[in-house]
Amino acid sequence: MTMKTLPKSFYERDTKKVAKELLGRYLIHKNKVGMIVETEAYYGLGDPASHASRGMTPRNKVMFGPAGRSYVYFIYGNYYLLNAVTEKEGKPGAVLIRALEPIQNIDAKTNGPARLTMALGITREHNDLDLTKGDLKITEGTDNKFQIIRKPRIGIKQGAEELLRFYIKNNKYISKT
DNA sequence: GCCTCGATTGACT
DNA sequence: GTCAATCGAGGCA
Repeated sequence: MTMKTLPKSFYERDTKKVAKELLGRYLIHKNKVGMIVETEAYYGLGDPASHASRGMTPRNKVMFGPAGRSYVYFIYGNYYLLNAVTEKEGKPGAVLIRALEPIQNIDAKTNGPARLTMALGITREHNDLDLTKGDLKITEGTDNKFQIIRKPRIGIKQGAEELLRFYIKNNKYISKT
């Protein structure tokens, strides 16, 4: 599938705006393609739910780096979650990809942040990669005519009051709550 | 160095 | 509805 990737400048903006505008885009890993239908925004200081809320650590340092790269981390002893790094270098931010609608070569379920990484074969080896080119990338989508719903983020204990979760209304692949 | 608990999922009452 | 699995990051209770 030949489609233009989103440039670094797309990601180098406010995290919430990037999260919203990633909806409808295509996430591509090698020959597998899925449309992003659900995202969440994570900031740094001032966002208690973010890994970066207490400053830089070996794990979260990619969130402080340049925009447009991948942030993949291991959680609950079982799962990998995929984020796209946002904001200018030095300022932490990332968008968690929570659900995909399968487009090409995807068999497994993609209606959850850990399910989609399993379906696409994403692991810790895919941390800190350039999403504007290479095997793992995000491209412009095709459909812009959908309604976006804003809700509180899922699965966190602090910082759950802000509406930082975004998804495409009526899409069948939204994660279960 | 130790120990708690997580940006989840799937199995079970 | 409730809860165990499973392991590594990171805070230090």
